[in-house]
Amino acid sequence: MSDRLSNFDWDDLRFFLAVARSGTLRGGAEAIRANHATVSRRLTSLERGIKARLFDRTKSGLKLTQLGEELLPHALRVEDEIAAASRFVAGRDSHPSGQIHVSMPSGISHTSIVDDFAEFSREYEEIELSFQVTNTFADLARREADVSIRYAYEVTDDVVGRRVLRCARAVYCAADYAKRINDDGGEGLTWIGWNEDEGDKTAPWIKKTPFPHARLRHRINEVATQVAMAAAGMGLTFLPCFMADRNPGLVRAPFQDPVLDRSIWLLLHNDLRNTARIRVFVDFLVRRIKSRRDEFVAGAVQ
Amino acid sequence: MSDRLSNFDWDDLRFFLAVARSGTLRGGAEAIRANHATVSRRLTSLERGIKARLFDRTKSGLKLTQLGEELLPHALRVEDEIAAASRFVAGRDSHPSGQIHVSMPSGISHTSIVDDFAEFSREYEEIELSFQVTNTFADLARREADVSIRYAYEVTDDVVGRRVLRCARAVYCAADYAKRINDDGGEGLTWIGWNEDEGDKTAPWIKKTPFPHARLRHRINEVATQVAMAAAGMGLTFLPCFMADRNPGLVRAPFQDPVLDRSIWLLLHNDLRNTARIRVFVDFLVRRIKSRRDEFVAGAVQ
DNA sequence: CCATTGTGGTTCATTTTTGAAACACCGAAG
DNA sequence: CTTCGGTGTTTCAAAAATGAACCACAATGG
Repeated sequence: MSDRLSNFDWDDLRFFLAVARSGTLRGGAEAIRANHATVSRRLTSLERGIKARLFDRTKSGLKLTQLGEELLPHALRVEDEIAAASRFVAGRDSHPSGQIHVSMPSGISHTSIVDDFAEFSREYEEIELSFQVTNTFADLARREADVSIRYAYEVTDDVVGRRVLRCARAVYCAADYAKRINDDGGEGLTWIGWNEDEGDKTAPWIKKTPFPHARLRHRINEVATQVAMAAAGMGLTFLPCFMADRNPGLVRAPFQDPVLDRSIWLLLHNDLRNTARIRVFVDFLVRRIKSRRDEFVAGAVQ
Repeated sequence: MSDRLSNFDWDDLRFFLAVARSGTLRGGAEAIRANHATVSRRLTSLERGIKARLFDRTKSGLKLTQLGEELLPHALRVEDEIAAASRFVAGRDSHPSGQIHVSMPSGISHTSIVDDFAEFSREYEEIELSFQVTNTFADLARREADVSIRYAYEVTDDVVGRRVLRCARAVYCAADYAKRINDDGGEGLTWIGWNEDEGDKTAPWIKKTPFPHARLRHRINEVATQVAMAAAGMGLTFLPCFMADRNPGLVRAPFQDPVLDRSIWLLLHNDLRNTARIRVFVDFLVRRIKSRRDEFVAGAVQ
């Protein structure tokens, strides 16, 4: 029965073919990206399995025996079927189509990532991207979105996530403001803080910044507004570099370098992992973002 | 080019198939004689290679994803080619020795043909016969059997077949039952029909029998049981003569003669045509069966 | 309700496979 | 003749794959 099928390693046929084609162990090994010693051993194992020689091993290479010669067409047909299967899995998503619901924080809207969206949209005509901008994690399990782009330190375990890049942040302010810092030496500076930092006006984290004496004066829970406030000269504020560097009204405050911040995450629902359009989208995004690594890392020590 | 081919371990397809068939890791592992942990890892590796899930892993087993479902036919074709190659290397022997896997329907188990098996076994000590009794056609292409004995009107073209004999069938019943027919003149008779004759209680074929008014009351899909039921006096039933005549509990019902039925076929895979042991076996069987022609034809007009 | 069975997942010691290097050999070219 | 570049083979440490023993969980059947 299937004993005889299972009996040998199908992969050995791949080695057999490689050697049959090249005529030498080393040639076959190279084609298959393996060591020629390995190839030799696999052939030996195959021959032992069928209890017959497939090659005559000479000092000038390997030559097919008659049996090997007769086995060759069979092996070729196997390879054809493998190739067909391979083509299938490779080509399954050549023309993906459908909708993708993307959830993301508003901060992303003002970064180069939207250019990636545009590029993706041009490349895949049949895919419709729709965006839901929210600062809370979309509930993927409930299918509020197919893909969620998040900027966070960690994500919970119950989602399928890919950490794209660990990013950097720095203190930003308006150009005029930066000039004032240099001139005044830091008198009367103010912070624009994040909303969650409720409480007193000198939040603990301020102590660890390059401007520990600046006063926490404004709070905001929306990045776009935060950027606008800083650009309007209302104070210092921490911003991810890849968000702030794009804004011509902002400069990095002096006396500091970018430090590690959160990561960009691409989260998706488990059921959608192998959906062609989702995979294509996620892969595309990850590739594009990583290719602009410097923009996100901004020289912060990883 | 061959990058994609070499990219993954061909042997992984074997694991894929085993699990696709059994539906569980452990089942697949057993079929392939490996550990279920290994099977799981090979699948994972395969899935990682093609960057997509092939199975949904649930607590109750593994279920093919759509992609897996679509990959399956490719994998089956690969397996077929492997089987062909395997058959080739296995069949190269010239002395009649080795194993022969015979597939046959259960009905054959109760005929004189098993005596032929016994005789063959005595005559060829070195050949091991193993039987797989199934009422579906064994998949010869996939090497589920070397030789398949079938009882059918025709066979599909994709196998090499020899029609041994056109056989006859007749209506059988228990001896007592036959007596009742003669006495009562056919009142309250019942049919034991084949399972596939789903539907109403007076199937069309009954009209063409010598007992058109008997009621279809029992259905069965296993010949041995069918015979037992008839022998127990549960009704009339059509049976191939060479199966029924051997049973002392059955007699041919009155008012009828045997009519033409299906043929006995010996099917084998093309690659095995010239394998010594297979040839010997098939020739032996054909010769023996034909020598007892009357037993099978039972006087039906050919 | 709990015990049982069967599922996939995980861990870890063990086995197997692998690759790099050294080896022995051959044939052709200098 | 030697040299050189090419064989296949052998060796051995490192890496990878494997299997046994668990685990947690879900369904099943008393």
